[in-house]
Amino acid sequence: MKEAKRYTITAALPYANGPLHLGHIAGCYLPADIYVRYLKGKGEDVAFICGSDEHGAAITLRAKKENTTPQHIVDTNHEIIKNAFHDFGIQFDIYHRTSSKLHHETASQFFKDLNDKGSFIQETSEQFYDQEHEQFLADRYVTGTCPKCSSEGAYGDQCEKCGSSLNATDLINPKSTLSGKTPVLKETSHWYLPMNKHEEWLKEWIETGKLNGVQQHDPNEWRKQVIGQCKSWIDNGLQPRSITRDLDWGVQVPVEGGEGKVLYVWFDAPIGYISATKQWAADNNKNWEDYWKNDKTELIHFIGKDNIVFHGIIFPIILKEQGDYILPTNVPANEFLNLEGDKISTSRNWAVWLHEYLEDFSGRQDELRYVLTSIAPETKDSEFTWKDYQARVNNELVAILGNFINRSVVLTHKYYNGIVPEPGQLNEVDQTALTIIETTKSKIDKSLSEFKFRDAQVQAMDIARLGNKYLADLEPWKLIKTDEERVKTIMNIALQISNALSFVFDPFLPKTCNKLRSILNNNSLELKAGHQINAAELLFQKIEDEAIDAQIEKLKATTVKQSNPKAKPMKDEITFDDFTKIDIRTATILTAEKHPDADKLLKLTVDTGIDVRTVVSGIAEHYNPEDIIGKQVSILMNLAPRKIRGIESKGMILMAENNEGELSFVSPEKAMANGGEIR
RNA sequence: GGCGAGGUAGCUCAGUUGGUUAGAGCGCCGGAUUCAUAACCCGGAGGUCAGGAGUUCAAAUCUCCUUCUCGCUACCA
Repeated sequence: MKEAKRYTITAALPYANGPLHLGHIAGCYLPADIYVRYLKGKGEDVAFICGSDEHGAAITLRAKKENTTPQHIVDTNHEIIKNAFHDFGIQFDIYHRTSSKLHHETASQFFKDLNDKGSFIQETSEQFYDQEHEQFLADRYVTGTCPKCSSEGAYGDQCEKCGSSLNATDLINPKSTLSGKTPVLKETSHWYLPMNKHEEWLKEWIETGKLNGVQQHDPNEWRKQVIGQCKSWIDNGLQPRSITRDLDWGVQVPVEGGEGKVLYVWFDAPIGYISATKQWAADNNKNWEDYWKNDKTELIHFIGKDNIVFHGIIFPIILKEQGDYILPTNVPANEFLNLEGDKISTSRNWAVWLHEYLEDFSGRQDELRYVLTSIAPETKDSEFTWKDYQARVNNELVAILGNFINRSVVLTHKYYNGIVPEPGQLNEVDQTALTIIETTKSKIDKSLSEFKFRDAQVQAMDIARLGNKYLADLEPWKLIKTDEERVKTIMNIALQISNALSFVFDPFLPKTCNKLRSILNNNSLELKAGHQINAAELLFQKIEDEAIDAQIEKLKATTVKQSNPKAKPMKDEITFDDFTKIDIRTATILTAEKHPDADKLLKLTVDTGIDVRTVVSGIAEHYNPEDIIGKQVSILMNLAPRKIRGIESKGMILMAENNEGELSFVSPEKAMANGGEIR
């Protein structure tokens, strides 16, 4: 392993299209911040890099909807996010943005360099094109019926209702969001990163940590899920991946034929780490290349699990292909944080937003930091509940840590007017306490270096537990009546423990530690006898039931009025005219068989009253073919025909779905003539 | 369907290369105490380590099967 001279620590660039929630913080930014504070506490040379990811079709689309400019959207969100980070105590060395001139220049040059080297391939494909607006439509600009969950209003890259990622050409009944018209397919040319060419070295690098035979990192230090997912991708064979898009908001493709095209997020966003580093270096009289091109530098990416492939495969390819850059020595990805028994969902507003927490619990950022670290999803998905938050704050921060500090400081004022007493001869108990502090400190150090933040924090709290036990065992408040000299030693040790706490908790609870150091009136690892400390002040306040109930209430407010809380929100209003375009009829299933090349599909022939046609339907997991022959169902007649796994399907059988994803036919309650309209 | 990660006490989670009686914190019950924010301290109850089979002197740990959760991926209503 290399000996690190400096560290480049990145945290995933938040998308400037909305605020941050607790899942983002627990999964990425908080562990990154703790790690950085830990390194800086050791005097290491660290660049902590983050910034807003401000490009992409979602932002232009939203700008259009809100009748404003993309720049305005990203300016607003950039400020909100940046401020929330700052208020929460996430201390980036720079929080940059990808809409900056420097980033555009950097990303552009990067692309040019790789293009000159022949690192890309160019391919022509068919994309949707809006004839009225005379432009290609990014995936995000096409909406239609989701082919997976059949909800309308799905975007060309993703359906927000069911969360599946899509290709625009998969959408049923696609519509341009610019003109509202049906787009046409037209040829366009794009640049691709041929990831397939990089399989060999990637595999070795992921599995052994070696690059060109040189050990770069120890794979045993990488989290299982990171290596697992990367290997899974590599073993399944990598495909060329498009790195440009037809769009006008982003970094222009800087080579011939690039007009009207921008770099896609895969390429654009991670280079944002580099351009941010450049800006930081310029502002601080540093050389940015030391942080990206020097093999004595450790590059570490903090991300959530949705970003693993991106940082474990795609970005390393780009970096290696460029030639001078180092590869990450670790990608400590976290799993997901659930909330009150359910997945966090922005569209359902099932989330605790950071900026709202900071308003509702003003001055209590360390309480949240502590709880989120306690339940950090380091090895598996974990869960945040408000009751648990309250319990951890009250039973651990208040009762163990805050209480120990308070009783030590109060006793010091009571017995010695706030002056640290001179210790006498230390006996075994005192020595043991001091020794345990030292060994615990090194354990914490080790855990942090291995990205085990939850573990490290527990050990830090153990020092406070030790302090409480030390006082309880030795009972200075009794001894003061019989052995004043001994009490001086005891109180000195108690204050030494307090002082140690102000340092071991620093990466986790920075604000509290500042307060503690100011109470102790000391900013040194050593706390000398004769030193005057300040008046006692409570480090934490209890969280009352009312505050917690209010949060739970707030969270559930959006769903409480619905008989089915999981039901999707109503779609946008349509006119009767819109409705009459849809032709739904009663039809009877004549034949049904399993689709030969698919698990979930049945191939049906149905009598629609006006014809007999083939329909492919994804119901194989819910109905046996032989059971549904003769069944009367509802069919969407005038849906554009589409080949589904090799068989042309004309129309769509309508199904009702429950929360568990079970499907049921929508059938007339008594036999009706085939071809009868449903309206 | 393929692949990956998981399933350990009521809750949140640890369990190194298989090795005595499976751990911690919180919660619960009991005790002790009063310097301290009814806090702290001590003790106790509570687990068929998802289920089954196998390898072994020995399995939470290794192998296989089943099952459930999450993610990626693939044909999808």
